[in-house]
Amino acid sequence: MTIKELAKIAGLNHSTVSRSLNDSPLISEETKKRVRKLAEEYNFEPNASARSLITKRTGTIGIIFPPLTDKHRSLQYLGSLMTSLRYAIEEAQYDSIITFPKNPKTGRSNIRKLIQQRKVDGLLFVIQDIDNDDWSILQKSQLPFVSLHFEWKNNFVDQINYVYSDNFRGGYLATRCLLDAGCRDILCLTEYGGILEFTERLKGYKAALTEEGIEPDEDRIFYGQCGFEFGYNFVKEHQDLIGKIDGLFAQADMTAIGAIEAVKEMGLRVPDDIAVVGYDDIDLDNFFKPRLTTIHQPKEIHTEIACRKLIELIENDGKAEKVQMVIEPNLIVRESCVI
Amino acid sequence: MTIKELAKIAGLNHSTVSRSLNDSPLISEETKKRVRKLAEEYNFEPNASARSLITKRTGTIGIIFPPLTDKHRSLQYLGSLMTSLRYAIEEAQYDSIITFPKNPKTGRSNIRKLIQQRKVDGLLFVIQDIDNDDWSILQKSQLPFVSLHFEWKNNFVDQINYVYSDNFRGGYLATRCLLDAGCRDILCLTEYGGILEFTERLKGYKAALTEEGIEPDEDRIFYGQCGFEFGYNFVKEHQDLIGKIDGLFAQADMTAIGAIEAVKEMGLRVPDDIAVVGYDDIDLDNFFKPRLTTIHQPKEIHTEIACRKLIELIENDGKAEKVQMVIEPNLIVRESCVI
DNA sequence: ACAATTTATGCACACGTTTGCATAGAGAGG
DNA sequence: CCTCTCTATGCAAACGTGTGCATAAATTGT
Repeated sequence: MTIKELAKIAGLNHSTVSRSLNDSPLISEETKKRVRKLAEEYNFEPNASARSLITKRTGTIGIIFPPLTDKHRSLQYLGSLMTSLRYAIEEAQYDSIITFPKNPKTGRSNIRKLIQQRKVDGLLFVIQDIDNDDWSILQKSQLPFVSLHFEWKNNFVDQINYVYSDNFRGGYLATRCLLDAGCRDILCLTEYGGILEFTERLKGYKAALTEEGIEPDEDRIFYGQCGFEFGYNFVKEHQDLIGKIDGLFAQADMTAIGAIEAVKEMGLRVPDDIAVVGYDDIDLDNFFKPRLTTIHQPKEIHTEIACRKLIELIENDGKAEKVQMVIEPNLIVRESCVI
Repeated sequence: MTIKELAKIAGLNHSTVSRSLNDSPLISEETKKRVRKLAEEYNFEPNASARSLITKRTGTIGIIFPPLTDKHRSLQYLGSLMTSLRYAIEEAQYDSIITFPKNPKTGRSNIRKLIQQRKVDGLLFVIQDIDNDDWSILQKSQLPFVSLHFEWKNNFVDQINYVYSDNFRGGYLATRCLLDAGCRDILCLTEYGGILEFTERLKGYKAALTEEGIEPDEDRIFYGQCGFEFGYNFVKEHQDLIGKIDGLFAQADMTAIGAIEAVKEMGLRVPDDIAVVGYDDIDLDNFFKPRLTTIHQPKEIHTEIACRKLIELIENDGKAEKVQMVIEPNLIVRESCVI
């Protein structure tokens, strides 16, 4: 069913039908009502391709989202982030086209396709960073976009819209909590790969120690892939070390939980022998014993702000105040580290 | 940059350029090469809307996917299912448009919009079931679609394509394992709401008991929301009962892990005092102590088959043999229940 | 050298919308 | 009664592709 067919049924020109359905003030209320009724009756819906060809709007938003795997530390966090993202976009009556940063077949960046072929109205990035090629495509396209969750460090970062949480502050708060609980020898489990998210937390960790007059010690920092496995195996393989320290900052809750599990198996007590603080505030923290003290990032707020801004940009032809927001995370004190 | 502009630069008619880029045999290799080079140089990419208007293909696949929340038992499972789904679709050079079953704003079904407005080439359902309205839309549209993961029970189920795993069999295998380990009084923790996925597992549980000559007892079946919390709290609140039984079948790994945690706190041993079997085979099973015996559903195979079939249907105009596959899950024996 | 065939390109229309402009009809003011 | 304004509708072009058909150019066969 096309608009022309519907027009024939209504005995009207298709342009009149088009205007009626788009509630143009040019059309009399009477015919509008009649047309709407017929459209309903015949189940007419306008073809999005044809419409976007002329309006220059597709009503779609491209989301660049990394693969989520069970092994990775961030499944819980990123999974619910994706859900709230989709919610916010559907709420605003847009459709989401989701792609990986790179096409698994061609290995090439997907954003060029999204912009030039699909003509998405805007982009939401939930990735570590983008390279210069992608940046130049973005810039040429003049398309509105927002980077969500990850902090980018490149030479154009001051020109873009972003919302992420303050990982330095989070690392600081976590370590501060351990210090306040009386710990003096604090281990840090972090992720390798130079990911800004983690290196910032590490800086916060060091800053808190320095503030307390404790010299940060590289031998107290360990790198791995931040899942349960890393925390568990690490403790198992470093039992001597674990016996000596009194605090542990794991930069992901699953790592913290893995570590605690192994510590318990060693016969040590948490938090009495070793206090532990994690990062992410996943649901499991509330139930796993001892309940995990952690850093909470208000992700619903992140996505809410990012989506609102993106849609404002889209609907004002790119004219809107920039959003460059670094959101303060907060410490949630439970049982694994009590001040 | 449009194809006409590129044609002007090349000194050719736009139709020649179009054919060149689509590798038509009508065009000489020489001009093809020249056109491709220019397209590369000027960064030309064809407008998907315009193309689909004429070809009747949008190159998009609609995915109907439920919200994922941290609280829900299926985050681990469905999160990685979504990832492998996206992989398979991008591999086949399609784009994914992902929506919830119902629009959170309008409350109306999204599939009509996907079909009639977006003109997706096919649909992938990862939802419990669809209602009659949606079914009638689907049927009228003649659009190819596959239902993945969830078993549907409605009066048209024999006409559709589906791939899901045999939950009856999984429930049977899990219970069989407990029986073989010597258990005689086996508790079952399942999900409320009449979700087929769980009721089938429950049937399998009962069938295994009956086979062994044990009368299934409704007082041994408990309903809740299958996350860590349910398992943990259940055990805490039913300590007398837990003292009496010798086996536990939790229909989700997180529930099993929660239950084990509480059982350990009671001072009982797993599997010596109570053997436990879960469902899903999430990564954590390998590390949480005791390592969890569980049921594995080969989800990569599910998605692979479903996507392949959908794309075959799309590319053969709906003409392809139906796929109606119920995949056998398998038991993975670890430490929490040993035969 | 000429007709027949093959090869390569151009022309024009189609897809289903939206929208600027023209126009017919109704009503108002003189 | 005539002109002017206003309202409601129709007409036609446009968006950027793909494709059937016509045709010009090149090649082949005699």
